[in-house]
Amino acid sequence: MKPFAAALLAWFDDHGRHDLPWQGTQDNGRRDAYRVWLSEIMLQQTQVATVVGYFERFVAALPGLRALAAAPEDQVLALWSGLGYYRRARFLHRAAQLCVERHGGELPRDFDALAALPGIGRSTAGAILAQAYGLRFPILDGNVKRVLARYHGIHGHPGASAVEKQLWQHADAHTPAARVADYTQAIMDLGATMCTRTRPHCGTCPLAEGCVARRDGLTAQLPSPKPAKTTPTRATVMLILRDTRGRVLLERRGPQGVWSGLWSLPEAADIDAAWRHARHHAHIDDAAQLAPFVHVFSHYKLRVEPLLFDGATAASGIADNPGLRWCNAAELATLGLPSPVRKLLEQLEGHDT
DNA sequence: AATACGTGGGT
DNA sequence: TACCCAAGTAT
Repeated sequence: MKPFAAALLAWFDDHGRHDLPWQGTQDNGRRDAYRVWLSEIMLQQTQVATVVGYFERFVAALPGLRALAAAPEDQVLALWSGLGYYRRARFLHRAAQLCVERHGGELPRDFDALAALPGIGRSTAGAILAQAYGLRFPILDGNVKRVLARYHGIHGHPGASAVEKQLWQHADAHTPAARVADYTQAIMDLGATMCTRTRPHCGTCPLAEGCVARRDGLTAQLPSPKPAKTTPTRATVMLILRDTRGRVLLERRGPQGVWSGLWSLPEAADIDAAWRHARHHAHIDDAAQLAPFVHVFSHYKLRVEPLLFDGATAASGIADNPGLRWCNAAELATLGLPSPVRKLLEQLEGHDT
């Protein structure tokens, strides 16, 4: 075996992570493809510590691919609620249904068929094939990019296509045919626990000997940072329409844009529009302005002004509109809600009534 | 190629 | 505080 992989695997045996909830093996010694797949999707742009709890709840509720395929979308989004990048959940759900239709209810073992499923790109397809089926495919996630950019002394931000192309070539060259599942986990573990973004542990790194960044004192400069961009701020008014039984009116968001498919509060462009909306739909004319807050997305900030309308009576049109529903506290748990909306409603629940 | 897409934690 | 960015993919 090539020295890079051999050193990494030797390190992994003693110092890698072997107890992650998606690492359990089946009777045949392989990792369950459904669990590997689910974990890989949840872990996209998301750290292990955040994912573990979501993963446990998800597999407890939907233990296999067919159960996922048959589940209502609201349940899938409820299980994803708070994890972010909700398109992942919708793609996951649709991919499960496609597997039932096209692949006998299993994930395909073929790279092209796998990568053709929604939400599965080159790296995720490689990770699934390597970890679940032991096939030799490289991965290139954020950890591997950091390790390889440092090891080979590659400048330029790893998202740039020319840089990424180089990194893929190195990733492929290092990937061994034997123990590819362990190797895949090993290089991610190294990136996550040793070759960390700040203050890497070069003194005990198994790859330190051949590492260009270590040799040249460039570990703080590599990988090159992404060019910074200023994010715009938008503003919205969120209407909390609450009826006499304490239920809150929720509105299902459309298929496009942020929080797509989630249940959220009705919104208005400004306070005046919010008033018109409340009077028309809920027959109320008394409101309380709650504390405004700013929610930060990856690409913009959203200033939210919550407006609480109490004592609403459901007006005609709301009851038979499938995109609107009155929810009590228990029902909120069964739906996917944006994180700040869930927090807002929980605060409300805790402070009065 | 550049942008949309969440959220929480680290510094 | 404000910024960076973490097991990326789709368009």
